[in-house]
Amino acid sequence: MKESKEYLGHFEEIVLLAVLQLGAEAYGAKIRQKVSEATERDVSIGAIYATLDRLERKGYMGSWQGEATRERGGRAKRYFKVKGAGMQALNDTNARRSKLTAGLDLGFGAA
Amino acid sequence: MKESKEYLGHFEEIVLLAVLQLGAEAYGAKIRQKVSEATERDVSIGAIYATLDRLERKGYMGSWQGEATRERGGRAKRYFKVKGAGMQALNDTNARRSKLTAGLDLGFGAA
DNA sequence: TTTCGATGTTCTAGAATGTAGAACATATCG
DNA sequence: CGATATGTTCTACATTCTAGAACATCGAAA
Repeated sequence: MKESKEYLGHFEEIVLLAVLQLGAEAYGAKIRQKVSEATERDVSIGAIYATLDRLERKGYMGSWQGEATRERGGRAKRYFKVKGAGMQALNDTNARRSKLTAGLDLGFGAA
Repeated sequence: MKESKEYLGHFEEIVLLAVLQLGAEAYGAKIRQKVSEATERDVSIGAIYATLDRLERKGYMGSWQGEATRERGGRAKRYFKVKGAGMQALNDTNARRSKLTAGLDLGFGAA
C-alpha cells in the first residue's frame, strides 16, 4: 500500500473551515452555529466537539481555555485555531478533488 | 431537527466524480484506477465496490451488466452511471463547502 | 449562601462510512 | 481440461459522523 498524504473526512473539512472563518471567535457554540448556517442543518453540539477533538488529536488544530469569567456567567470557553498542518490537509483535500472535477461540466467549475 | 438536503461522504464524492469522468468506461477496475490516480493512494477494490453499492442504494447511481464477452477473457463488467439525484447531491455538497470557503485566503480560491 | 438561569464542555452510544483483501465467477486459449 | 486474465462479491473491522444527556461553572436573584 502506497500511503502518502492525509486527507480530511467530510465533516472534518466543514468544521476546519468554520474555525478558520471565525478567527478569534472560534469556540464550540459559535462553531456549531456557523456550521449549522452553512450546511442548513441542525448539527448537534456533540458532533462538533467530537470532530474538534479528533482534529486536534491529529495535530490539525490547537485549543486553549479562554478567560474563565468576563462579562456574564457561564463556563469558560475553549478556543480553537487551525494549525499549519490543518491548512496543509485542507489544501491536499482540495487538490485531490480538483483533479476529479477538472474538465467536468458541473456548474460550479473545476479550477 | 431540521433536515433538508442529502450530502455526500468524503469517499462517496470522490467515487461519484470518478464515475462522471470516466463516462462510458465507468466500471469497477477503471474506477479504482481513476480514484487511485487522483488521490495518489492505493485504494482497494473492495472500498470501491462498497461505496459504489451504497451510492446506488441511495439512488445516486445506476448500474448494469456489460456485454458478457467481447475481445478477450474475463468476467462481464458492471457499468455505472451517475443519476440526476447524484448530480444534485454533488452540487449540494459543493454548495455548502463554498459557503465556508467564501472570503477565505486558501490559495485555491473560494468561488 | 443557596438556588436558579445562562453558557459551555464532556461523555456515552450507536449508525453510517471508509477500507482491505480473500473468495468467487467467468471467459479465452493452449 | 487447466492455466491465466479480468472482474465482482463477501466478510470484517476501523474510523467518522451524529445525537443528546450529563456535567461544570459563573453571575445574580432571593
